[in-house]
Amino acid sequence: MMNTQNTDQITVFKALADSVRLDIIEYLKHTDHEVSCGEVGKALNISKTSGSYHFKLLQEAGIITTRKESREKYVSLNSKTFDKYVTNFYKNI
Amino acid sequence: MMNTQNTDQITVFKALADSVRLDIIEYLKHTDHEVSCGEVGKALNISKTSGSYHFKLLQEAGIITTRKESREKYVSLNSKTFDKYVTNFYKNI
DNA sequence: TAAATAGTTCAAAAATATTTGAACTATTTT
DNA sequence: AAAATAGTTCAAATATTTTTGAACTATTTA
Repeated sequence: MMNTQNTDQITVFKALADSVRLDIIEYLKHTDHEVSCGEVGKALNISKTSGSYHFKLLQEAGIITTRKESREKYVSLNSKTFDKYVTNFYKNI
Repeated sequence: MMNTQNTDQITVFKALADSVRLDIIEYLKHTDHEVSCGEVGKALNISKTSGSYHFKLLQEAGIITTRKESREKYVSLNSKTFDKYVTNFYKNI
């Protein structure tokens, strides 16, 4: 019932077609430690609610993977989806 | 002044994030002959005006290349942009 | 146990994207 | 030369996406 990794093409492209989400992806790409939604939101100046919305879309597209630990939700990029849909991920994005 | 091939990442992803445009791309991919805007529009049941709008976005994203011959505008996929941004084009799209 | 923190959900508001129809240009056909 | 065809442009209407704030759950800290 849970759709952790929807890799439907249009869902992926829609998820990539927004500057806030590309910023989030960029942030996740350039970080070395495990990152929470809150950290990203603060760093990029995105409100909690808006962040929640964007992380949800990214997750539904299979672009990020999430892990809930107590209060916090940790997010990381799902390279599988990039490998499947996006060329030169580490070069372009 | 004319920007025939804008290959800006978000422009490309936005252009790919619409089902009408993905249908157009699909149509162009599966065709062997040179194709006009009108042919695509008729085949996919897109109005002239709407087609004009979508072809423009695809062109601005560098996804298609166009050639005007007398009354008609011929369009074809620009594989360079796919090579640069999209993985497994001929597999996924 | 109260207050603070992290995140979600909902509905309304705001912003963006798409479709429509009418009017237009340019070319070709009759 | 008139009518038909291919496509564009514009502004208005419609649809979709994103943002906002308030209320909420769950967990942790004081």
